[in-house]
Amino acid sequence: MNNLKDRVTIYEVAKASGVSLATVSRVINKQNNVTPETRAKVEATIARLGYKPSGLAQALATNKSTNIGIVIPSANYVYISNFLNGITEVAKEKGFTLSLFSTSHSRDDAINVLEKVITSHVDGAIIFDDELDEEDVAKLSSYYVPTVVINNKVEGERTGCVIFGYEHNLIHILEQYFEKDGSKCPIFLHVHNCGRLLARTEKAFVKACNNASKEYKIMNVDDSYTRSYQDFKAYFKTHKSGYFIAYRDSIAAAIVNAATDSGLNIPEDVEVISLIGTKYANITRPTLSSFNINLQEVGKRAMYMLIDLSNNELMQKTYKFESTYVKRQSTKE
Amino acid sequence: MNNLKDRVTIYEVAKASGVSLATVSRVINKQNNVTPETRAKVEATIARLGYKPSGLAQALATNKSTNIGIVIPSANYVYISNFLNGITEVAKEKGFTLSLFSTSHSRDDAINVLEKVITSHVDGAIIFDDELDEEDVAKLSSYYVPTVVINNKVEGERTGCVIFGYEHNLIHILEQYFEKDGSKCPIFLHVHNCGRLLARTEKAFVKACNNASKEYKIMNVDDSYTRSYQDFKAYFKTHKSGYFIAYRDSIAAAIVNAATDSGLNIPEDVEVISLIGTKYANITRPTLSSFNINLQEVGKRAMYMLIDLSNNELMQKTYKFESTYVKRQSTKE
DNA sequence: TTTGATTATGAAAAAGTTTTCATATAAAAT
DNA sequence: ATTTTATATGAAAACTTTTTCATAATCAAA
Repeated sequence: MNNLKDRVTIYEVAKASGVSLATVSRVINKQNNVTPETRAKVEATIARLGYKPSGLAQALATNKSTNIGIVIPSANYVYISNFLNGITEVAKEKGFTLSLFSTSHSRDDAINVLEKVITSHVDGAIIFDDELDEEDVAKLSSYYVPTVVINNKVEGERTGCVIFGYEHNLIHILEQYFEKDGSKCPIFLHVHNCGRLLARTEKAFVKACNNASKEYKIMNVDDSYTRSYQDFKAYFKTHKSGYFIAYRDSIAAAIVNAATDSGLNIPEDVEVISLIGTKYANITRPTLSSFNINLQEVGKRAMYMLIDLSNNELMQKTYKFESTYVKRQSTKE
Repeated sequence: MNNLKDRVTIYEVAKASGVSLATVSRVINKQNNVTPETRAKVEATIARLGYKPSGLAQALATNKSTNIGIVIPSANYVYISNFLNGITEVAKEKGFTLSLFSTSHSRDDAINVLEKVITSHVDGAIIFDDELDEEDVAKLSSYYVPTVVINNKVEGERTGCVIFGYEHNLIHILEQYFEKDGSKCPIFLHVHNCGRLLARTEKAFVKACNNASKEYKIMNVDDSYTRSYQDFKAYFKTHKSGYFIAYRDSIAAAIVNAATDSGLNIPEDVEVISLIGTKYANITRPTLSSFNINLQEVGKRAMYMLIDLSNNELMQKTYKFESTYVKRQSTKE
């Protein structure tokens, strides 16, 4: 693990160029007050010796790491990938480096990760993880690390958040469904431990059904395509219809495939909506009606907010992304 | 950007505990030679002041950052997500932090990223990016950063690699196809700029066809589902069959959907194999026969190799992951 | 009780930068 | 020619740790 050994340092550059540390530092950082000749001379030795400044030492000396910590449950979700993609894009644009922390959906891990974020000396953090709550974020903030939180309304010093608008739209869609048809039982698919967003949406679902005095069902499903497919194959032996609200495309896909394979028609017998639509909503047959949020944009926004926050220039401390409903083939409307 | 301001340092802990820096350092690092009383006293002040050591300063002092740089083209691919997932898993297990660098498929960016990796003071790097070649890796290595490269055979100091075995299996599958049926024209879908793996596989494809004296086609396709779907809808107006080798599930899905929507039967008229099978191969209808490599395992293996490399204990410098062929509904065999 | 070995502690140097302040040089103004 | 101003440079402190070496304190052995 001794990768730094023998690294060429600013001392050697200074010595080899016959100038002082300060001068070398000035040319590295493209500052004024160094004659073209000196600059050229130093740059030549830098090139000759292959000198690269130590980011560590720079960060220590300047109190700035240009490094941002990203906390996610796992890289292994399409929407997290999109989110990361947005983040990397502006990170590159603005010259930040990213430190990736994953919590593996465990509260203990999440707390550990927070410690790591603090010791990591990041200039800021973006948290997209349901294990962490407002109090945890406050702790991070108490260590002077500006933080933006995704999918959780937080307030406080050095803190911003972006939240998702699903409830309103879901209620609207359900109202519309109840009004125009409403013949099938609305069924919300509850995935164990799937976090705040699903919980909030579930509440909205219940509310909409209650408002319309409609019977509804909450069904527990496994968060995997294969398992859900099997479960729904079994389910459709005895049930011949349903208006399903599914968390992810993969679950929605399990339903449409199981329904089709059970000889049911979509959307006549079975309707399905995926809450978190990704590009795969287009690939299944029939295609999946879904709520969409552009997670890449969310990532970009989060970065911009964080940068503003760091500069004490964040005006709007909470930013809401409304989901859009895309009707495809798995619903009538 | 001044998050470090007012951070409590080891000085303050030492002063408040009435001991020296060295002693505080010893208790932080759980070393011996400090009496239980002193240790308790120091730990108490650490807790009271909320002191967290600066990872930056530690890294500078010890020459170890416990930080590993990950270079990828973009987070936005399923197989990269899986790969990242494997990496984060062992990173957590072994106490490493990850720095994520994405090259956006650009050679210029990739070179920049390499510079950043060098200045970032990582303890090692894992490169999964086709823009970078052996020479670039050698440069990284010349800065004493141990590196493992994915999907490219490299040799040299402080370097390991894991490579993918597709060619052999593809050739085998094609031989089998030619022997048993071979009625449809084999068509390889070439995606512009899609890197080494595709290029190698294409060569293998051509070789297999030539060996069997079979006519074949190379077709250019767009690397997006929607675009490819349209293109294949058009294609199937005039062509009524084909034995397709597609790079990704999304392209394979575009073919099966377009074929189905054009009234063609799968696998009777059209057969499709996806080279990089993901969980989505199961979701399309018909399901996609595919070559699979467990990218999560690749990520884990890469990390283990890197750790061994850092400790000068890497015995096997190149590690090969053979793909497995999973026959599903989009092919006869 | 003295010697020797062991353990606990601290002072100071080191890691690789930036930055402040002072000084030396050059250029401009009188 | 002299003073003022601006520019270029360097010495040294700072950033926060770890680590080496020396010293002080404790304990066991003689």
